[in-house]
Amino acid sequence: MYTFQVADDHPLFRNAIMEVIKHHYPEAIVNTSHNLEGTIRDLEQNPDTDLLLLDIHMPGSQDLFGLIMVRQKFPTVPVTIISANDNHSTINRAIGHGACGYIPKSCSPQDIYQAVDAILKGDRWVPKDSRNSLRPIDSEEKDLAAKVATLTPQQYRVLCHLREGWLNKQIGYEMGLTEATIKAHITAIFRKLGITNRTQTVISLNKLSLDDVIAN
Amino acid sequence: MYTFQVADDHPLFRNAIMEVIKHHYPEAIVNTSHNLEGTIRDLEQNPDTDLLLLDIHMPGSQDLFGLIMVRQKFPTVPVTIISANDNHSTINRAIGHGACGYIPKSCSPQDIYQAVDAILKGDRWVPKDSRNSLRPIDSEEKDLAAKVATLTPQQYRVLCHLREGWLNKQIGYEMGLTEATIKAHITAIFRKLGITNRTQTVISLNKLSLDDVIAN
DNA sequence: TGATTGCCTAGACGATGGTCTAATGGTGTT
DNA sequence: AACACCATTAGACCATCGTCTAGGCAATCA
Repeated sequence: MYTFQVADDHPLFRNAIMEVIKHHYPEAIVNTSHNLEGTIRDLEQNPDTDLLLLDIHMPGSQDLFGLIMVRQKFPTVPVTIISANDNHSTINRAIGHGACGYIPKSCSPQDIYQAVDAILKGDRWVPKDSRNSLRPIDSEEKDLAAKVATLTPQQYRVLCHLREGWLNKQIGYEMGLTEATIKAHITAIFRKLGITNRTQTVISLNKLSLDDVIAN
Repeated sequence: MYTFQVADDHPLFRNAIMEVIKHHYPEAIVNTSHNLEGTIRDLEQNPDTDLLLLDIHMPGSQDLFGLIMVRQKFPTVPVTIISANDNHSTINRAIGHGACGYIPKSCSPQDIYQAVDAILKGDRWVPKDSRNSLRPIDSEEKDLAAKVATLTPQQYRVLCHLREGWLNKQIGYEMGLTEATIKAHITAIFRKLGITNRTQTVISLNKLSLDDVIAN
């Protein structure tokens, strides 16, 4: 009996995935979440989850960050990315950062089942087109991901706001903390990432960003 | 008798292009440049240039910025991009920002001649694969490009250093100016781009960046 | 010639950023 | 229980940033 975690902030698609799972694994436990923090909470309570189906764009999980954080915290939980973006290079990078599968949202229910089934058996699954173009990712990108993965939850939250161009004062207000506290977090972030100011932080982290795709 | 401008910082490839041109247009005038400022100087002296062949990655011309600046300053000069990057979306965006052609560096001399010939006749030329996938680019991206195009040369130089994460002090030292002057330029840049601080500048301008491709 | 405009320059000053030091509280270890 | 460890919090202090004001200089125009 399998346990699944479906993490997607789009209710329609979340339900579609659940239908597929319930149909093929009627006795499965399916937990759902609609943002990164909820996903992490659920996984902490169900560390034996057999598969996480993770939307690559979710609140708190832009680009590759959600995948990186989840892989760091739960290295034994297989993850497959779900995304509207079916770009070769995006798929390659998701796999390079530890995803076991990549399911474009354009896939049919059959494809989705095949992907889930393959990954549960321990295989990898990506769309046919991309199967021959998987390569190791850039080591610099890998290093950066490893550094980001060492951030504490609070540091990560601050980082997200910093990346949006917010002032320390604004971040503090949003998070219910003093500006001084935000500054302390930011200093810690700089040290972990090996960076000296916020501008360079944005520059560096953009190396982990993906092509924008118009949502379906 | 045609006048060409070949702008590429890679001497080998610059020569290869010149060979093709000289072979098919023996009497043509071919000027060469290896950075954006030199290219602009040459075009100012030869405003009737019939075709600019512009490498997309050159000193002073990262991503789409060189194309944007040249199109703003010399709207009557046809430009074809030359690049190692043959990504569909990159090609689409280059055309969207006013290029008349896009020649991947993997093209044969025949292809290059065909492209040059087509553009001199007033046609557009992109690789076969991309001919059916050209679409208008995002209006937000277009707006941003229009704003960047209003920057003065000095403001643009400051912006390039800002985007690299430099401090005002460092930019001033590099450019032989006071920190106060750099600050003044930066305030002017913010106003033109409709932005309030340097972090947001980096965030915005990354929307004009392209996928990195490993150089050949 | 005088006036205007735009670009480049820079000083003064308040706002924001970033480091250092330090206290609190939770967790896990011996 | 005593201990070390670490995330979180925050104040003090200096560095950096960004705006406002203003002068110099070249090109354009009346």
